[in-house]
Amino acid sequence: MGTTIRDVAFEAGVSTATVSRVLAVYERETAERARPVAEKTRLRVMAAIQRLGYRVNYTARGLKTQSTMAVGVVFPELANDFFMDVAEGIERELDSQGYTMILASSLNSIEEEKKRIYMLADRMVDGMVVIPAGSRGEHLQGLADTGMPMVLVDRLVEGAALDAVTSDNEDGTFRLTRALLADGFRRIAFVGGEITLSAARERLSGYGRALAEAGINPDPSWICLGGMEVEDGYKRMKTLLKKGNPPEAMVAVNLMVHLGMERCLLDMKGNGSRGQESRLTEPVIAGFDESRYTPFLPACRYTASQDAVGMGSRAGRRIVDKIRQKKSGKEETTGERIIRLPVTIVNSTNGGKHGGKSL
Amino acid sequence: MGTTIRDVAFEAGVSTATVSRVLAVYERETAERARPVAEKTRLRVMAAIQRLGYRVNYTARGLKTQSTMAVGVVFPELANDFFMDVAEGIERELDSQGYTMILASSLNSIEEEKKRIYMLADRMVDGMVVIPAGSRGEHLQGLADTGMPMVLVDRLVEGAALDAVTSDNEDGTFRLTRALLADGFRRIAFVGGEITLSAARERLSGYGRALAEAGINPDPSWICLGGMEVEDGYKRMKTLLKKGNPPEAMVAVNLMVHLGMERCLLDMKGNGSRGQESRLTEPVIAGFDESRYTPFLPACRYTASQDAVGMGSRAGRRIVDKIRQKKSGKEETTGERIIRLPVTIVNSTNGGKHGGKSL
DNA sequence: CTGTTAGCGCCTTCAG
DNA sequence: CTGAAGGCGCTAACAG
Repeated sequence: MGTTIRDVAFEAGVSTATVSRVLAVYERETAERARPVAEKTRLRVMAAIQRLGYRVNYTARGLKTQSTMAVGVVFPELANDFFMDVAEGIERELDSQGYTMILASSLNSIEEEKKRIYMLADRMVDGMVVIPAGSRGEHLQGLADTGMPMVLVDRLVEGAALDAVTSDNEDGTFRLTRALLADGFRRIAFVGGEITLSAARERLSGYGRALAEAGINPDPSWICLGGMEVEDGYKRMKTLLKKGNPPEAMVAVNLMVHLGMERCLLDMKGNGSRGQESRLTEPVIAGFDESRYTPFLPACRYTASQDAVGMGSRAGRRIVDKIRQKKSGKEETTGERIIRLPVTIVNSTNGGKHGGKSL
Repeated sequence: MGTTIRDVAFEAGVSTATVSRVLAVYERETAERARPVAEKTRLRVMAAIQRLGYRVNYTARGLKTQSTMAVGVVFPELANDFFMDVAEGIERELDSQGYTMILASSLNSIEEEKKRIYMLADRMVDGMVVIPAGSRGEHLQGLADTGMPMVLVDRLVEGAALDAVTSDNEDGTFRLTRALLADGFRRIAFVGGEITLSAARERLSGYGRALAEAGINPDPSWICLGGMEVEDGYKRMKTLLKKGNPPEAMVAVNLMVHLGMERCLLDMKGNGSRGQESRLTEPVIAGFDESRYTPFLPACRYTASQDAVGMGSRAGRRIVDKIRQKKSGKEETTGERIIRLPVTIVNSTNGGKHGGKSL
């Protein structure tokens, strides 16, 4: 294969051990415990490395050091704006710390998720960041129990006490709903949400609290649970509009559901004539998640913007910390630690992160 | 660490070599050359593996076999619908073949791209799939020359003769423009496009050919090159609208630019009153790329839909083929092979892939 | 059919 | 400050 440390040693007229030491000086992680090397030999070795174009073999190093400087990241799906913003945040953070991200998708299946985390463990990743596919986390906890550093993002799970970074979901829908109330709406529905997912539950709860605070007792039919995808939003919206006295406003559990709802509205007012106003009273939507597309969603009035990239870098920093702690032998802090990042409510009539103003 | 092959060997009362052979039977890649093992011992070993919860260590195996069963994927950015659809396609294909995807972002920088491909090489990935960040590919070719299997996606580059899978870009804008012509538009602009990127060049070319066919000589100011991002579309559109006699229709080089253009239109007609028609003659847009958001873009009339997931799985299959060929010693076919997938023109007035009809 | 024996490329005591 | 030697976990001849 490529040139090895032996080639370099030969070229520089030293032993492989010396080359290894020279290398150690250049790694942030090992620089402190690096043994001294005479400046003269160091230079000689460096020159040889240059000349031969030597590059370390991480596989070999990993086998020896039991550390691959890679962290596994498992997300429910890739084609999702929110997840990918999180991924960007993670990758940048990891990269700046000398770690590599290995990204895998669990295809929204808890079974696949299990396979993926084990597969990553087989590849000896030093740690793992996961957005759980479901609500149960025994398999995650199980792997963590073997000593694998792990941090969750976005969703919390039952059956596991793991570190996590997520948003203040409850507060998000609380403020979203309150904004709608302030605008004079009274008949406000909540659409979408897999009630097994913690984030969805929290969002429903915030909605409920805002209504309670306003002394409004929501009609049970206003709460249209089920699903986190585009089709789910579409279906729920359709059902809502068929009602005799439909809600005037609604809170969407996430961007996908929100999209489906808007799609439904579009179809309702006769396809093709998108510019033309219909006779129907147009409901107003306040949705979780903000993206560059929200300014184009006609019914959208408010969005709760999560700092996805920020969540990612937070998670990245956290996992690297845990890995370092583990390496340095400290058995680390006690129990789980959950970081909740605040969300920003955006009046998207004026744009949003991509052009609007915050409240 | 975890249990090793030695533990299993001891537990089953056999040698490590035998365990290794039993393992080989279960890998698709090695099953054929796997040496026979007596059914009785095989069962005994399997039982031991179960009992101990043994899992192979890919790092160790990789060091020995010079193959990690991982392929590196380098994309210009992660938070991009088109790229992520491609990634999904790649991952599924790789996974079904027993390979793991390692995804990295080049942050739209050719320098970063270079770092990333070498870093992946250091990790001994068996092959690489990249969407180039720029127009030059010496560094890619350089790595390929060392024997690293490589396939490009979406964009071709100068300075390299590599396999690639891309779309029929020229045909896409050709048909897009022709559809606009058929609708009676004559003053048609082309917006966006980093002329250094092959895909952008090809798209411009298709536009030109359609106009030529119709005997139209485009005003030079209709061709607004520069940039592939949202802001670029915004700026170009603004400039266009300021002209005395602006075009009635435009072709957008990609979804990002398209978005920026729509954004600009939105801002033009006085913010806040999105439902209300303006006095201004509304231009019509035909854009490359289709997504679940295009139905919401008011000016969008046609889109050229690329089969992003399909491109991904094609690329995945291709890279696995190349890897296998390399492993089996065959020095492979001659020169570069470029696969061009057809695009579908969608009348997005009626929805698109996410609800519309193809032409 | 199975065991023994060498390493893959690197790091790391332990001597010098 | 540097070299020699052993081994991380696994596979692949080569014997038996």
